[in-house]
Amino acid sequence: MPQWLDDLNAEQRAAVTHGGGPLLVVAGAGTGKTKTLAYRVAYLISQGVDPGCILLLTFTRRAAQEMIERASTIVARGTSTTGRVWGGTFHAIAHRLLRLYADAVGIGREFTVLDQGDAESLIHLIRHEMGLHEKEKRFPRKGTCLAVYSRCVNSGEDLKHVLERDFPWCDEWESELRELFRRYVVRKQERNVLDYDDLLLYWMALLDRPERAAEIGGRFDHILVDEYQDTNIVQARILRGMRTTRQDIMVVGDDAQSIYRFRGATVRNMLDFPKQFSGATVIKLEQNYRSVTPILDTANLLIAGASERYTKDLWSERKSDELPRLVLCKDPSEQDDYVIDRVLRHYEEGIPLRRQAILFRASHLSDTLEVELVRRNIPYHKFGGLRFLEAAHVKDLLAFLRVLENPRDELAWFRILDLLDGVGPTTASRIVEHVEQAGGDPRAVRSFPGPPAARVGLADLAQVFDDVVPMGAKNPEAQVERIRRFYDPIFARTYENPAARVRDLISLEQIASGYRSRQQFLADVQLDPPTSTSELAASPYLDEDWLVLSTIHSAKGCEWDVVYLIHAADGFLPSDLSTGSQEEIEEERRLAYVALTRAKDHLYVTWPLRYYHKWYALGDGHSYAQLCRFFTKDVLASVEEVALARPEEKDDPGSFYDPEADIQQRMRDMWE
DNA sequence: GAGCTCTGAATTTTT
DNA sequence: TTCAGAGCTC
Repeated sequence: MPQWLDDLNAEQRAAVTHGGGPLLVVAGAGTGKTKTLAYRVAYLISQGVDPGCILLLTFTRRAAQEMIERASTIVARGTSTTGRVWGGTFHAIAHRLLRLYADAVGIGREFTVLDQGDAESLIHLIRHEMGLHEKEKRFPRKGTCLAVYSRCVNSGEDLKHVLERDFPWCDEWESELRELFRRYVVRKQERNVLDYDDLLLYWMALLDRPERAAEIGGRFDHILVDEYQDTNIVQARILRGMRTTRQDIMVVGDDAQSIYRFRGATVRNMLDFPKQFSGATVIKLEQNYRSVTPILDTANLLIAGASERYTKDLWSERKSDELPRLVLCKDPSEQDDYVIDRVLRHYEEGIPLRRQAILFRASHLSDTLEVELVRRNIPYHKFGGLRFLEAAHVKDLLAFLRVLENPRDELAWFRILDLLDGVGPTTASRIVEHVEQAGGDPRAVRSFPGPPAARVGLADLAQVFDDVVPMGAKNPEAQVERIRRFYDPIFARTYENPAARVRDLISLEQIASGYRSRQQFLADVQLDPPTSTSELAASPYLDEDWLVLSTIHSAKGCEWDVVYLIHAADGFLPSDLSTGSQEEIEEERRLAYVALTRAKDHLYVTWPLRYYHKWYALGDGHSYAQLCRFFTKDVLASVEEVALARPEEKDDPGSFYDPEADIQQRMRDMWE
């Protein structure tokens, strides 16, 4: 037995050295889940398993890379063979396999991927073609349509059922939606494009035939899956399909941290694992190495209120006298001041900014805070919310590469052609058709008999293709460079502040320089985009250290010395949009739990009493909030309450005002 | 048919 | 505030 196994506790070691057959590891927050997976990889390799026959499925590419790197330092054999491990997200692995097996499912090898925005645009296009936008009653918006579609395919449920339960306001459009989705699927096939869901669906379809399932599954001796509580039915079926000949599969998850129901994730996958893989061993990890006891107590109390619970409470040996603080602020601006003040104090005490994180439910909830951070010249990095890939200029640039890769990708074409003067939707459609008839060579735009106003633009565009097409599928950096020479001037007059955005283009070119294959570059950028760097309010001296701002979703799997959960007011956490059903509320509770359990040493939960409304002002333009409902009496008993604002300051009950809560607060205040 | 301007509506989480 | 869509003008 390798000596490094001594680094593990008994349960972790049992998981790492598990002999064969299916294994479910129920791992609470901070119990060394990542460590266990990394050691498992290292252990398998040390036992002679070929690294190229290990499949490690994680939630982000970064998570996979970190585990593999960690494994490689453990094995430390001089030669790093761990790089051959197949690691990545379900989507990225699906992409890789589909490049190999595209023929088997009838898709062209040069397929391109539609991100969510593209998928919505395609829905929008078809919706127009069907005349649905002309109906007297408003048809669901494109984003809603795609959400319904995605929900259906990811849950394997019928449209009717999904509409009734999750989208009741769209119920009356069932037949139109069905037709829309039918055309959407046909259109994607005609255009040789796959959306995110298709990557999983085609992977699943690939495993339909037993002999193919045996071959593809047979590539991997061992399959390891992280964050199993956030997988959906399709992903579970894929795993079963991948394990028809061997049963070596290890899944790790925590049902208390399932927060992706909106994407079809279901904890049933975890609960049913022993049924789906007979003879499964179950190991529980319950010792938390991350948080100090008071933080864990509060988190345990909060999750104890859940209506359904499967794992036991976590325990920790890390003592502390400091209770988590629940801070009532007068308004969001006081909340910002308080949080920044604390951040700086901890910084003075020696905790770097990057060991501190500010968490929130929705991306926009950090807006005012960001303004304040910029004003005070405090560097930060924001995770979640609007990302790199969603920025219009980034998508523009990628559209060129997509067209080169797959000339049938009409959405990419429309994006490019829309940039040209004198070209609108109609001309764009004709150009796409023209190129297709000319055999799909993008250079054919030159011979398109366009309107005079579009001549110059089209000629310049043709010149780009003349230069880039001969480069083939290699050297994406040079291709990006050539495209930028064409695109930069257009970009400069299209966008308000090109200076802020040009950094994105530069970093895109830099990222491209790390790739030899255009296809791989596109796939990585599209399936696991880097977080935006443009929000970085960097000062040259503090560049290596920055404060972390993150949505709770994006904070999954991370930990910090100090965590600030802001806007812990009902309506924001839980979000008003997610309180329709008990299941949704329960997921919001788990979200709160995830936020609290990110903290190692210090935890602050803040909420503003008063919110100002910038538009469609209610009454005098502000309203009063209530504390997040998950902080019940029991939970409050475990924290230190700090009131910067006094409830007496309320001068107007406002629309969110709850008289009962106010009276309780006053009763407590009488004795302070 | 392109492109501008005005109006009205809505506003989570992400691969 | 921002975005999508309708309607108007060149």
